[in-house]
Amino acid sequence: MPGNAHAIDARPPAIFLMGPTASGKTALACALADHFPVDLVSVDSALVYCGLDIGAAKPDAHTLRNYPHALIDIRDLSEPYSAAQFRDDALAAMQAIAARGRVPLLVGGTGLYFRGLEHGLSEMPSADVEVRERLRADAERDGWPALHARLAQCDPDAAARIRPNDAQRIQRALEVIELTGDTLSALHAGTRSARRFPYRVLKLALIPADREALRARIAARFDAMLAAGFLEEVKRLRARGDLHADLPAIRAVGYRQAWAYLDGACSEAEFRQRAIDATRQLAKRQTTWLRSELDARVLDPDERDCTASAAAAVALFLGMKTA
RNA sequence: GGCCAGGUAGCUCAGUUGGUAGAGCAGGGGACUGAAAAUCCCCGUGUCGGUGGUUCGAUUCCGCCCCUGGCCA
Repeated sequence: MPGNAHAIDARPPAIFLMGPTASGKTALACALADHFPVDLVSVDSALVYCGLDIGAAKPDAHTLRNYPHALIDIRDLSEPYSAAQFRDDALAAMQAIAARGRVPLLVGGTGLYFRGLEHGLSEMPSADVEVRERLRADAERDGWPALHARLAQCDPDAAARIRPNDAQRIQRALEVIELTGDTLSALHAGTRSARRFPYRVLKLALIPADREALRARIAARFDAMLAAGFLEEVKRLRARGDLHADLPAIRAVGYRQAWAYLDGACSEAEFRQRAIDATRQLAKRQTTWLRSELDARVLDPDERDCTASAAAAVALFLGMKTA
């Protein structure tokens, strides 16, 4: 190795604690907060919504009081949020934390948010309700494969990457062309917003080795949510009158299934099973993101010394004695 | 006890006019740039209930047995 491999990295430290749902992220984050000068930032596309509580496994009020998390309850359910918005918010929160001499600890399970934060996002327009509505109407008439064919005309590279049935991405690619006159591929090829992430990062990935145990935990946790009044929570949201099943917030795991059940789409037993299945599938997709984080320190939450290992890694990273 | 309907993939079922079988769901793997807890892609060997018989060949036809529903006693 050349000598400069050991050049000092002057960037301030930050910690990423990533893991699938029900892997024990919150408990570990709080345990670390007890021993290190860290302040928490949530990295979770559902916890940003004020009103998604029980079903989203949001830390309870008592926990949030003792361990404040930035970026929880910052949006109304009717307002869409986005990865780009998250990036701006997270960078601001991290800067505020660093400014008071503390270390940001980002904890959550939203893979795209972590990646967008660290590696940046290309310069692109945000969502446009009118354009999306028009594209959706076209698709209803002609089918998404027809729009995919249209995309192939203007942006062959994007069309090659995106499947003919991937409505969401086809819509986005066509939207970008309409709004900018430029293709998604061209914009992606341009500079990402972050040339270099302004923090040196310790990544901790909580990955349960025993999938069965995680699956059991998810089922037990869902039953606990039901006992804690999850359905009443959803009924209150429905009573607002301005929310509907297509909103990003209402599509969240558990809420989507509860909404359908309260619409009379299935029995309560089916609702329970579908919600649990959807949560397990979410955990699987979250784990897929983590496996590609090759520079992460992998921890198994079911191992006895998990918390101690995490603490040791953090102590080393921060140049402190183990607490 | 009698009659009827079923027993096929973890679950619900389809199918083979006799040439050892396939969907949905579940499950596994993957992708992922302003909806991401979203959206999408790939992956199907299982004594076709058991046992005899007919047949070159039975999961498929026939007999008996076992099991599960339903009806009648």
